[in-house]
Amino acid sequence: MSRHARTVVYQAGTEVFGDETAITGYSNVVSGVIKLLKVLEDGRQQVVGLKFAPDFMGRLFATDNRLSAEAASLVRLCHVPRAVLESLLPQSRPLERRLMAETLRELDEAREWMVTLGQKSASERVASFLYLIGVHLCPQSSQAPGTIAYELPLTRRDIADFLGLSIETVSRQLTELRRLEIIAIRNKRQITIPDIGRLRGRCG
Amino acid sequence: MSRHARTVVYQAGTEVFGDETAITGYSNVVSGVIKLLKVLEDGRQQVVGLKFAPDFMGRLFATDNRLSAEAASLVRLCHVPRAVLESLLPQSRPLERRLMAETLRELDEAREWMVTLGQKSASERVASFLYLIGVHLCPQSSQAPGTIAYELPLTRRDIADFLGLSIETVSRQLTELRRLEIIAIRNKRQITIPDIGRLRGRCG
DNA sequence: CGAGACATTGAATTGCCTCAAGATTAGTGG
DNA sequence: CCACTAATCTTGAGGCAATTCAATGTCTCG
Repeated sequence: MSRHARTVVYQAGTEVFGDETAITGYSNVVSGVIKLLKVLEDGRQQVVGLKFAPDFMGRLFATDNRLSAEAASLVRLCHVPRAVLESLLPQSRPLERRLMAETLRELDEAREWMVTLGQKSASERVASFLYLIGVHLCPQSSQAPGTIAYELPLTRRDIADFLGLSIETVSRQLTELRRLEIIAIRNKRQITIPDIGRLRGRCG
Repeated sequence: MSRHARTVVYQAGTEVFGDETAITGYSNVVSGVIKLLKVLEDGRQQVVGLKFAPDFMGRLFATDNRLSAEAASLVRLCHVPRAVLESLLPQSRPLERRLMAETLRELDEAREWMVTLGQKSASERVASFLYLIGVHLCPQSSQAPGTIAYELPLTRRDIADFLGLSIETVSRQLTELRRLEIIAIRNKRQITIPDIGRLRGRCG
């Protein structure tokens, strides 16, 4: 498989693939963050998922994409053409299992986020978002309960579209979390979380 | 496989399986509607999916459920013990594919609903819900644009928990749709939709 | 017929949004 | 190095959609 794999780079803000376009292949995220989004006819848009390294992107047995994908930050992908992966599939049970496991994980994440969108307040949503990013960008945070820090891979607009809130509400909630010293922010994007447990406690 | 399958019946409101319990097997919905739900510690709950006949329920390679399931109406299930299906899997490529396809469909539905929860107004959500139920309970509605009618399988509370709204808001929006003669309601549960296209137009 | 669950309606409140004005940051060219 | 601009973000004021609280209405079933 690796013989046919190619590394592809996307600048922040560029489209990786469009809704209802043909599926060209399958990719692994090597670095950076990709947002998956769905848009309504009138322009409202919802970020329905985020992809971090080393997530897998693709869709077996389908020919068309059901959503669009955009690089949130600078992204490097390892891309395999559709035909290659599909020709390998019949021979490789483990590969098929890995794809199934990845899909189930995506489903879990989507449903988890449905709870956030349907039930949580603005402040709980923003806390849940910061926690989610922390878990993905600082995997060690799950065990060691110390300080973590990261650079936000999303703009305020992206965050708002992910959380189903307005930009202004996101900004106000971030300010409030900073006032409470649950987070610190430098240069809009640099987030420090001194106590991940305290943040977790505000996720609802 | 059919040798080991058993039909199981659940009364409306009873639990089919609980969150974080062991997976006992796999089932097909024969009739009725099942709601999948996630609850927060403080009791808020979100319906994260609905299962109609002939949907499949189960989770490969996992030992525990990640959510709970409850019969919304009287439900009949065709249940296969875990060990049976998993022993059949290595022999049956088509079965494995069917499970993968079902999981991908669930993922699509979840993401579609994220858009509803994140972006739509109360009136659009209620319209989207009535449309969704119509499509599932009256499959012919997709082609023929005539009148459709069905019995709502969910209580107002269930609907509210699915839509991320309060019961009262759901009720008010139903009343408004009735006033506009987009739907008719008899006995709280009997819904008639004279023109599914008009309803579709209010889904956002 | 009466009790209890479920649903509707109304009135008041509130959380988030919209609109509008500044502040901050990054990038550009003199 | 320092304006200058454009983009992004923050903050404030006011409005509105959805919630909460409370009361009334409707259906089901003993």
